[in-house]
Amino acid sequence: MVLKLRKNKAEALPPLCAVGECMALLGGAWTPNVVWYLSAGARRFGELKADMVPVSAKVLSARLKDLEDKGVVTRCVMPTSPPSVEYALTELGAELVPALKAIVSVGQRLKARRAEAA
Amino acid sequence: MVLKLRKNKAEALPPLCAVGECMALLGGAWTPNVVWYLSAGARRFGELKADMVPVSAKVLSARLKDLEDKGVVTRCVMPTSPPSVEYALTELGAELVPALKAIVSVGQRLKARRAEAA
DNA sequence: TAATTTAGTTACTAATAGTAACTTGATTTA
DNA sequence: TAAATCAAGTTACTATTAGTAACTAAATTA
Repeated sequence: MVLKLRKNKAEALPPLCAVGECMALLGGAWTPNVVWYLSAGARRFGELKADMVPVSAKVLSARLKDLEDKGVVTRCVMPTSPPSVEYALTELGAELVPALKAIVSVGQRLKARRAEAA
Repeated sequence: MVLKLRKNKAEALPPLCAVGECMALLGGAWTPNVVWYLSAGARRFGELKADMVPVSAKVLSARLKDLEDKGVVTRCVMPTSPPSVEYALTELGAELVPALKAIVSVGQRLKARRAEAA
């Protein structure tokens, strides 16, 4: 491909409301789950994948890469064998936790309600 | 189209963690924004669209339809001329508001930080 | 030597979102 | 009386994102 005339990217930034500001970090499939599970401490790729059945390796690795790029998580290759990779929240990531707690708390209420209805 | 043999829909429900339970209602582009703006009171289609620049009419109407189906918002055609349509949160919708407040509060901190960095 | 484990990637399809123009039935304006 | 405007969408088309399933690579254990 020959350079490619920039097209519809970042030409006009949308106005930043507070919802959007936070959802820019928390948006995308499985993102809230990743942050939530990491809020309990560092976790390896395979552990996260198991936590989040039925996420696929593809989406999980894409999400972790996005979050790393945005400064929400760190990625650390551990000198084990076979080598394993640990992900953890950064300080920025930790700031998202209160939002996650609120989401989980609402989720628990909904879930309880659904259980009692059944 | 001739009936269409059901394909990859609801064959195996994913395990319901609390994050997923809440995000099932709050997921999808612009959904948190809709709930947030409606948390301040009923609002017409055009008002919401203006609140949420640069959402498109297509996505906004899809989102409102989804939310209505899920029991999060009500849709009420008003006898004005031209007829207008008012959307409002249901009780279920109102239960999502604490999560939105937490999201907005985190968003405001991020926004403030970004402002001071500039 | 073969199977297992960890952490992914790849190719392909399906679903979701974005863009821009169009619709319908009034009503206000020229 | 005709033209422009407004509300609330819809439509056709493209682009981006997510899901599925199979595959890779290096090291280790059986």
